[in-house]
Amino acid sequence: MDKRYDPKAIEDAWYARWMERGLFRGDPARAGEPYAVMIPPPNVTGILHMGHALNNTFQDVLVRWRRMQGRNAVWVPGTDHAGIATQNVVERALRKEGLSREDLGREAFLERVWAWKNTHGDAIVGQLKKLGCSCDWDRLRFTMDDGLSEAVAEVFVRLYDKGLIRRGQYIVNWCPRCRTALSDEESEHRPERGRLWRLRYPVRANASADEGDRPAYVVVATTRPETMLGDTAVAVHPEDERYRQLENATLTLPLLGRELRVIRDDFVDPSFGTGAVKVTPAHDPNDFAMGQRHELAFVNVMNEDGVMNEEAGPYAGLDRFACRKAVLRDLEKAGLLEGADDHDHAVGHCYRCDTAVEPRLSVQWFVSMKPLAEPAIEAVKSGRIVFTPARWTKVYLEWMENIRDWCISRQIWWGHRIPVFTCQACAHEWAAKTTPATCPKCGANEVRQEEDVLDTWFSSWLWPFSTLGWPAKTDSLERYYPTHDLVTASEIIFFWVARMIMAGLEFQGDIPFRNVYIHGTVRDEQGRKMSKSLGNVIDPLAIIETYSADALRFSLMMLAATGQDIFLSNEKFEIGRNFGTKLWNVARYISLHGARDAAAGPPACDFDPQRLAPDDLHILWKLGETIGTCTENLEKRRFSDVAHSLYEFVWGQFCDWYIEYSKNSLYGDDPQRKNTVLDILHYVFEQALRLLHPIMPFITEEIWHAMGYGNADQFVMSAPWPAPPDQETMQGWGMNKTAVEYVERKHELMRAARSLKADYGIADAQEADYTVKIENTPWAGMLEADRATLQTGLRARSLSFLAESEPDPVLPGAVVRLGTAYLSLEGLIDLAAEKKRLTGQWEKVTADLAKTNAKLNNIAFVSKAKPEAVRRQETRKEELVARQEKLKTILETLEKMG
RNA sequence: GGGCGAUUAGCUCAAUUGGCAGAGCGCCAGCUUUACACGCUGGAUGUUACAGGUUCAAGUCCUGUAUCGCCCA
Repeated sequence: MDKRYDPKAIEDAWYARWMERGLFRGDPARAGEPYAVMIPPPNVTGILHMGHALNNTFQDVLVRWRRMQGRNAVWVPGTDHAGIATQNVVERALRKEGLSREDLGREAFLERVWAWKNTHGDAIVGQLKKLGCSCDWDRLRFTMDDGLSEAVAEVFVRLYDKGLIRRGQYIVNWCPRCRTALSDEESEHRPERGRLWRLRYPVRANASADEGDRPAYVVVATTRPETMLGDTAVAVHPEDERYRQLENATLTLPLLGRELRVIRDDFVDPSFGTGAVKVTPAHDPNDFAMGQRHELAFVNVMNEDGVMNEEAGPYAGLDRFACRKAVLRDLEKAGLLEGADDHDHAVGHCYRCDTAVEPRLSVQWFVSMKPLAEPAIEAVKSGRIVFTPARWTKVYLEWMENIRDWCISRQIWWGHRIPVFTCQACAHEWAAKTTPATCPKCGANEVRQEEDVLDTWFSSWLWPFSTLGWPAKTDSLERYYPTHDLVTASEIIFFWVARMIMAGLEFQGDIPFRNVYIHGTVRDEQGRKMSKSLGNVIDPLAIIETYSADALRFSLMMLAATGQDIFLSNEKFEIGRNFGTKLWNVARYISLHGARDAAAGPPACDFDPQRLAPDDLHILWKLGETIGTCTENLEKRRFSDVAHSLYEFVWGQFCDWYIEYSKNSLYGDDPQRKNTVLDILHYVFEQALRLLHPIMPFITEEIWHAMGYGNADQFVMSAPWPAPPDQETMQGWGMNKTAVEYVERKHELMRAARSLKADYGIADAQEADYTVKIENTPWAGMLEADRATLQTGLRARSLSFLAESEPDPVLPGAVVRLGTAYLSLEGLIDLAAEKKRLTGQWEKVTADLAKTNAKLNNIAFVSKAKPEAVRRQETRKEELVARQEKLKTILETLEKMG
């Protein structure tokens, strides 16, 4: 093996081999309990960012793990057509040529978009491969491909025929830049520093009575003064006495002179502002509702591009923000602007282009969501679908229980055109999956299709079954639906997760997935979201280039505490890189001492109990524990715990202790011992590689082959997921808790002895003489038997054991459970310093003992605490007493010395 | 305005059922040790945001306060 690990040389090669062997393929005909994951389809315009890297690493870990468990696993990949975003990209390119989409016309424009999609579109697919994603690429789907388009049409027609889709005039979120309606979810609210202007609306002279009491004007407050041009009323609360005298009065709309009614409506909050509000039914959702209740006129003053129209009178042709300035200026001139206050308020922004959304009256298509929501609520409440972390359940239910109709029409060209047709002859309207030549009612051949297209999410919500061939009843659909895990970020619970659940239940008659894992957002070191405009993005491909895909994946898994946002910097990826290097060097060390023949198959675990030393048993025990916790934590989706326990096992146990321990045998001259240790090294390491494979697929595959754990036709990727050793196997090894516990205590002794060395300023590499006083316990014999490895591990020139007495002359000592380790420093010992050091320890022990005693003497504790907790305190007390006694002995000896 | 989350070592975060507060990075000291300096050995670092409460026992449960973040209106 090369001295240095070069990921670039091997990652692409292994990926190609896995592909070549069809290892990612999900075959419905194959045996095994199915396991299916659907990728959250990235935008076809997208390039891989750190959020994708995180999201897809989770999925790949799950899929690879389940595949190793023998499940019939499939991970279906694909992209979505991202209507507005993609259209924007192509329009921007056109603009550089001085063209608009209207110049090209619908058909030619769509050709351009497809051409763009085919050349640049699937960049992200190649990037997912770089990351190591084991998707079944034969199943790659696109929301605009034929099959998925058919599913969209089928669903639309079904909902239309059921009466759940309707067209209507409503206030929608309008993006004046994209010139389309947006759903509520696509309008992102953000607090903005604004002004609340107070406008004076003059009261009209009127023939009726009480004119003398009437004020000259009513003051209304607004954050969007330009909308006053569309006002058709002023509203006050029905019980607001301040405005009693305005009964039957009318007002004059400043600047335009329109006559305004004064209406009384519960909606008005009398405590806000002056208690009187202007009503603009065509430009505000609440005003729209009032407009309907009071039969007001709906005056739309704005064009679709945010420029004022002829209804705005003299302001026609001005952009909405220029109009705002002009209106304020003119009101001021007329003495009708009373004042303004600073006012923070939430403003909707287009989630695609960030333009401030304009609430605007227009005709759109809507889906009635309430009937769809009911079974979807039930599916989560009953626990058939489980959210992890659980708190998202509440967020989901909250939204579902207050669900509003979904605006699905978009005034763009790139997308699924709404399959609704109108007969020009008889005005019959119907929905159909394919374009009809004639009207089914009157037979006329003048049929016109709707111009608008559907919201992209109207195709994504079908993803879990449309990708499997729905509406056809395919084998894949039969086998893999419902799928198992959906992995996504919280941002799209409403957009996507909730809607998929509704669609799955409505159209496929079953939930789309069983578990929803919601992970956090990737942020920079300061906790800011990564964005191009902030310039704080970390490009996963650059990280792969510098550190390797495995390093990227492992680091992300280490850092990704369940559901928490993760804070990244370039340096964080050193965790994974360093760990990869460590693995590589372990492999080199082991293979240096004994390469394996791939023909022999993976290392077996049929060890001869006669030949196993406590350290062998200890590492086997730790391996079993690690297998158990990894499996359990994968089941609980505690990814960072999986990574942490593997890191701790490989580095903290295997490398720091067992490898070090093995050197004595491997460099020694007992061939039998050498073989046993090699067998253990290979067995444990091979198992560890399997456990690591889902997180670090490339390096594990490379090492697995380099070590000779399999031939060219075998892969760690396809190796069975390890199971903790069963009772029988453990008995076969002669596994016993005494040996395991002994090794733990031996490590404690070694650490204390080394620490002693450091305390006395002796370099670790410098050899020293040790004396160990062993307590007369079952461990004593084991320790004697371990003399050689202990001596190596401590870099001891000599090591002597004492049973009864303390060493003479007095030496610096360290007290541990196995006994006391003494560093032989004749003549060099500083009595005063040593006395002080040990007295400090004695005081600490005495204080701890006092605390423990206090607990045990507390009747309430002994009677009420769990017996287990009491027993733990008793054990602790015994240990503390023993330690205290040992310290006392040394201190007494020191005392005698001087 | 309503809801959710966070607040633990210098930084980023763990701590499962309430039972001795841990890891990585950084820091300090030492080390060309026969796999690895992307390493090894040792070390220092805590009023668990604050104020109460429940409990034999609270980082963990309850109430309130403060600060930050997110979602919804």
